[in-house]
Amino acid sequence: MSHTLGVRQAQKQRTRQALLDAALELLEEQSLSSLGLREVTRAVGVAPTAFYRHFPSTADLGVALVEEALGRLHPMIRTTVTPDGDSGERIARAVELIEGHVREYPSHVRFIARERHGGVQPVRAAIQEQLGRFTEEVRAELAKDPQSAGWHDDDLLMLAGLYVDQMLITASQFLETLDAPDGERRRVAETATRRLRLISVGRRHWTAA
Amino acid sequence: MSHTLGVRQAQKQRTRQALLDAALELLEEQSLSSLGLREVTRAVGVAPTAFYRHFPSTADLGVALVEEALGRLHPMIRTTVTPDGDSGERIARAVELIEGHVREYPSHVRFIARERHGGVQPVRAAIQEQLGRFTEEVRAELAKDPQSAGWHDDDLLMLAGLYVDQMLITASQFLETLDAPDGERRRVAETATRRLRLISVGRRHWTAA
DNA sequence: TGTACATCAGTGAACGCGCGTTCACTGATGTAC
DNA sequence: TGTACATCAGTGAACGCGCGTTCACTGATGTAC
Repeated sequence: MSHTLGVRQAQKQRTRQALLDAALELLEEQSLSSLGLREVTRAVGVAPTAFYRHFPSTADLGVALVEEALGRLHPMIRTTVTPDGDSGERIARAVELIEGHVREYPSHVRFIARERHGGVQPVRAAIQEQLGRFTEEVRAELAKDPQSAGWHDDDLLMLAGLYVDQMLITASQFLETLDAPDGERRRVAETATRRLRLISVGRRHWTAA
Repeated sequence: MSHTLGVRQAQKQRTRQALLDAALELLEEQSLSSLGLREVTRAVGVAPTAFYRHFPSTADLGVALVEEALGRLHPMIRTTVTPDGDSGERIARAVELIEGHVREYPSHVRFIARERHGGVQPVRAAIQEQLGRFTEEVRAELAKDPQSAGWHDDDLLMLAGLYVDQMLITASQFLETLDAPDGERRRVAETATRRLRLISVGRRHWTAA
């Protein structure tokens, strides 16, 4: 696989990435449904018409951003739920992992939180699809846990969905503390930890109906 | 208080409400940050300039919509969490109440889900403020429950937040089933019920740290 | 009850502006021989 | 290695259009006497 891209292809990729980066930054302060193609190309420094060489519309760019934001997150999701260490350790690890991810990719997290219920249907669909895959992966990981012995598959899926939703909620709460004093961030981490602990207690005492 | 509005005031109120209604409908398929003032006035059938007699900008109209969507929901929230009947009954009642509300006010629910993380800061702030009040009210209601004996106030607030977030998640899931076959709606109700049941189990076995 | 004046919700023309999209183009890169 | 042609990412002018905002206005409603 030593297939090097030609100069032309490489340059095209670079422009495409510049468009994605510029759009993501502009989306810090507006929704995709109000993002203009000319805004994006202006920010990159190319002609408006260059946009069409990469995306048919801003909606398609949005779908590409979903891929960028969530596509590479699957391995991390697995690790988060993997049944290593005791419950308290796992919870602490998960919360730290979420906090770290929000610190590293705040714009991606904001974009997903914003467009999950946003005004652009194909983007909502793309996000929903990725989150559905996350949920399925978490379910598969939970199934390996000896604690899940005797659980119905429905209940595992319910629990997996609960975890995925909590991850998103926690991420979006961390997002709001990025420009806030450390105390607020610790409070969010603390509350997220307690929520997961309560879910964990419920899980331990769950009895299949 | 038999203070009747003058004809002029009454007419103004009617136009204002027509603007709100038209905006809400337009927001079914786009975000507030892309909603145009002219779109709204066109839908109502008044001149664009009439908009300014009621709102300085679409952002302010958005804040008014938050008030309309969430302001009158406080009594209902209380009822949902009130400790009457056994746990199973309370959960069933809560899920039905949410489903009924989504059926009755789908546009309001969509608006809140969409703009909670949307691109218009004052609207986000207004939603956050209302949800914060909900959480506090749920906490107060939970505190009355004998089951909460010995609970730290922090933990009650954590639990209240968990409930409020679950309500929103469940509402937005019901929203997606409005045009779907009944089976999907029942599946959402079923999963929401199980989630609440798991939280309820966790609550029952919770031990203050 | 009638009159004279004040208020103000809604009007309509006008403005400058940025939008998305089309089109024919250019010139560097790629390819065939 | 060199040449002749094909490809195609990015250009720049042009278009028609709807936008938010301003302004002076109108005429029904409200108020004072």
